[in-house]
Amino acid sequence: MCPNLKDMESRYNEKQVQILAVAERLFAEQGFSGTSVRDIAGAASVNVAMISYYFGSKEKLLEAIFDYRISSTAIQMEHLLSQTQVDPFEKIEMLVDHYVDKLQNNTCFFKIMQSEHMKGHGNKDLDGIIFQSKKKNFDLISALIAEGQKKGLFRKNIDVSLMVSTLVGASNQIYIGQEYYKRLHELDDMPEEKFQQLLKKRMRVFLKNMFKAILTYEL
Amino acid sequence: MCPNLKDMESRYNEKQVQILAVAERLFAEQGFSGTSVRDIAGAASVNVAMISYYFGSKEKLLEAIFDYRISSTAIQMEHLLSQTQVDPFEKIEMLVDHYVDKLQNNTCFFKIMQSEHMKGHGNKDLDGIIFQSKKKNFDLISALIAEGQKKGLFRKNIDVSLMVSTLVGASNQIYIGQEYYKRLHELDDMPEEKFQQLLKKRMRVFLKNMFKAILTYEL
DNA sequence: AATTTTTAATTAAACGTTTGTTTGAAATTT
DNA sequence: AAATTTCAAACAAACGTTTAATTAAAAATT
Repeated sequence: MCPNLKDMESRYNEKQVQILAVAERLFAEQGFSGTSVRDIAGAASVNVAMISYYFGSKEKLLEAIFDYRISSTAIQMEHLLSQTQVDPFEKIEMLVDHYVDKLQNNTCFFKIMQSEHMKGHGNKDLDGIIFQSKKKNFDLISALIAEGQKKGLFRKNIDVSLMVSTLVGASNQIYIGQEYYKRLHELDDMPEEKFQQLLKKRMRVFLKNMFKAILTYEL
Repeated sequence: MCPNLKDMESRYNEKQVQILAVAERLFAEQGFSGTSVRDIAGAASVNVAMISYYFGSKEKLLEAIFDYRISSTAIQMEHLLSQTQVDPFEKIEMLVDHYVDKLQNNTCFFKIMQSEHMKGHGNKDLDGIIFQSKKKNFDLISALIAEGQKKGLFRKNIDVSLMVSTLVGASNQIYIGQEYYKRLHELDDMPEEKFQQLLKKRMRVFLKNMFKAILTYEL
């Protein structure tokens, strides 16, 4: 369901990709500590020793997942927001669409990211990678907000950190809790694909309206 | 830092409380699977066997934490929103204040809850407890929204699920990522207590404005 | 083109730790 | 005297990682 193998084929060979993809899914489902290297090896149909052989250790396997996933998204974001001809409101919409897409296509990785984020003071390398990623997003969105403010479209005194946390936190919470959404709205009978479309559409509308409201609402 | 022992003293004896409090902190910091019963026993200064003796198993220890924490918050929420003389806008503010307080005083438990929430299909008992809690909150807030709509204060077509997820997700994300907030805003030198006050205040203002905006903004 | 040499991939088995839990005796409280 | 609490020790199972032997692939030499 979760891992989009294609994205990983550039750097790693077939077996490595299989390991990475399976590990990503299992780490998301069971947590890092809750997943054994034998679980991964079994699900990926490779020998246990191959994980050490290819990635050095379980820890470094996690880092390999992070390393790739993060670097691939940073570029897209930058490209997205650097288009000077698009007006700030439209950029906000693009931002939301892009984030929701990413979330839907990389649910497993987002879960892992959230987990590692919560643990904190664990792997120092990962903390560095995550902070750097957050900083970049913060700077890009700060620039976008500033642009909107200069053009008199957005209100003053916007706390960008809180705004980004809201986008990330709200989206993740909705998406991670989609089973609850189903049950609360009695949508269990709906085909999975239809439901995904519905959820995505509603999330987009909701988040876009929310940000427009936050950015223009006067106290 | 995290566990407020007092709340637990009613049901459990001194040693049990110590175990529960320590376990809550360690589960939050390292995850459930990442924490061993020996870690807990060591940090709580009791023998390893005491955990099985008192709680049956590591799994049931987690359930004991959940069982208490959830039942204690549900009542407060109900009491908070049932006051009929308070107007809907004010109730939203009370809701936000209450949630931010809870989050600050029970950070560890919220982290654990988020972790277990993400894993999904794990412990069936826990899944049931969590869903029941979410359902209750959903119903209470739905009633509040309906009341505001009836009085013509809130706009129509509000997706309460998405709204609740936004409150929970955004708050958690901000609070869990407070170290990033510090670093991004260069507030590392500020005394911890001052920073906590600052963050809490900003969160409250931000969330209140956000919900007012969401609830009144017309497309 | 065939053969040898070198490198890489794969394996089952074993390594020493750590895991959650249980035991049965000793200490403490009731 | 009876019931509860505490403890060091032991349990098998699972953990991440390494080893040394074997197979497969690639490169080099004849």
